[in-house]
Amino acid sequence: MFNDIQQTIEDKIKAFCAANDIALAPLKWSAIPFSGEWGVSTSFFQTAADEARAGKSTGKPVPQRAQELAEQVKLQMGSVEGISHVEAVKGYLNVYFETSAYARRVVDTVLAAGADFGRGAAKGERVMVEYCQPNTHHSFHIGHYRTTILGESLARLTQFAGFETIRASYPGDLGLGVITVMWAYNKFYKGQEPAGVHERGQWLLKIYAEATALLEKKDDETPEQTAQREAYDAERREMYRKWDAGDAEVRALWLETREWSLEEMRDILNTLDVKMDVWFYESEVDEPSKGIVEELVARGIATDERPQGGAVIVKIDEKLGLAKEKYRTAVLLRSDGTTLYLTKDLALARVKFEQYHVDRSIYVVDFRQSLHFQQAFKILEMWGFPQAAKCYHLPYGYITLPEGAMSARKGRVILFKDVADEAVKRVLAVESEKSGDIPASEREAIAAQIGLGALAYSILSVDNNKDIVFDMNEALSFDGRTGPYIQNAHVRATSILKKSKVEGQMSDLRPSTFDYELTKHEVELIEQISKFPAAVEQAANEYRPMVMAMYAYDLANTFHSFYHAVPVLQTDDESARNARLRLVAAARQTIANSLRLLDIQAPDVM
RNA sequence: GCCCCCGUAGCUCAAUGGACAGAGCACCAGCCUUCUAAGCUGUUGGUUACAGGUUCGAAUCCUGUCGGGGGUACCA
Repeated sequence: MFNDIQQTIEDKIKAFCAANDIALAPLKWSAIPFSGEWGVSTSFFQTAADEARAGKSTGKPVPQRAQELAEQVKLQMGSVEGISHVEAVKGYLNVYFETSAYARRVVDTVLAAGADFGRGAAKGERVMVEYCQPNTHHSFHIGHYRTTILGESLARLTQFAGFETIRASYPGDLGLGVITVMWAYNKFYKGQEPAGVHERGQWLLKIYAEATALLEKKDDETPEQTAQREAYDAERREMYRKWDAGDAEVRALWLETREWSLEEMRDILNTLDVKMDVWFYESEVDEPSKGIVEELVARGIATDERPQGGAVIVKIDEKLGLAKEKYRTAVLLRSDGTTLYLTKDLALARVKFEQYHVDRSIYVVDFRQSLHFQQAFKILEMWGFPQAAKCYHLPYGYITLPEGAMSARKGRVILFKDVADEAVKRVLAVESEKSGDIPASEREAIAAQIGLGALAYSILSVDNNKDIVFDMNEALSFDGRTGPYIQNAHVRATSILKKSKVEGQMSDLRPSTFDYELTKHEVELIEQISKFPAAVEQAANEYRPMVMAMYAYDLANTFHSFYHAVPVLQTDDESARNARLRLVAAARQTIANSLRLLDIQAPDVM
């Protein structure tokens, strides 16, 4: 967005090299480190190395030749509009911008675009992001939260970067776990149900843990206990059979209890400001997936070994002629003819391709399922879907407890709701001591914005493939590199604007020329703001919300430093004061845009 | 056995072949009669697990070793 001057320089370098018979390697531009001034930099190492390799060496070492090239280019540069000076250092060409013109341009651009600042041009591609795949008949835990916040941030990024984006949720609403809860409910709790959406959701989890304990074989069982357990298990299996056969009563119970989970899920998604476009249910692709297996067998991709007592499989490595095991053998149908996770994912992929016409399909699923997706994508490719090449598994690590993995079966989980409630409680405690001027009616809402902001940032700011050992104090920290730190920058910017009486009517401020001597802090802030569009692009292209999380912190950090070092309202010079106010407004806008892409609210007070 | 991920400051993490490997936490020392101190400034902290290799240049790429985690035909 702000790189046209860079382009001009690049053209000049190319012209120079062409005229002097120098084979220029592709130029890579980056910021100038250690300067405190604003500009861009490129090096000539690659070009010098290419020369040496091509035998056109001048006999000089590569770094020396690179420096020589940089100096020659510098001499040929002449004066360029918007450039203050150019220098050749250690093989690099550093191009410094003429500050006031750039400052004005960046600030004007941000304020004109507002919430759209940084939005990419339409890419003409449709992306589906599938995330948030909790099992029903359980409660929503912190692990589910990780895929949700990761997926939502990614969806916001791809959408803002210019991809048409579809958000999809894929709850697991069938299987033995689901039946186990239904069995226990039916047997011990029928007709009961706690009041409250979350109480009811969590109650299902409790029932599940209880049922698992009853159905699990113990080492020191008496014969009576063994008989009891086996009887229970027989009842559960009978219920599964009935469900599978479409028994009306069991199906009705299933739908009713499923709805309890879904209600809780919808409430949480609402809290997180997540609006799903599509809901796929595992149960809905179960039956169609069987037809797919037949098709794959007919086309010679899958092998039906059921006549020999085996399963329906795809010998992927063998089909591909791979000597080493890589994709291995995938099972599509059990020997009893029932489907598996992979079977349903193939069916779902076809729906995504044929019904939703997606060009790219992103799966935000934990990394333990990497092989599953490698197999699925490879089978889709063998099946003839060109979109398979644009299927991408975005893996993420587990959130574990200090004592090990979470376990729904043991009831040892950290519920999202509990963490969210604790977050609000902690923020309220801090608020009462630090921010006395927030009206009582708004306290709770702002506390939620800050508490959830802290939680979201603690997840989004670590690389997705790392496991996170959950620590409440860390997840809800408000100091340092955290969500509230960034929100606080937004609050401070808002506060200045409020006191200046121009908030919300930035148009009243005439575009400033920034023709006074800018401080180092102002230059750095403007530079940081100007990097936002590139950060959006990178985060979206690489499917990495963390890139945006890093950017948002850097921007807030730069703003906080600016805030302390540079007076705004107290500036005597009218023109400089005006310019700084506009700069603060531009910073505020960019911080808000960054936070929005991370699914974090930007409060005006805290 | 084979495949995938990881190993960076005391701790949690960044750095996608480029200049001097950076943040936060913790520790220590300063800064609120002045735009919100959930903040700012400074100090301390490194043989990037180890050994080779490729390259003008490697935390980053390749090979091997060690260590951790995950997966590996009818769980998801």
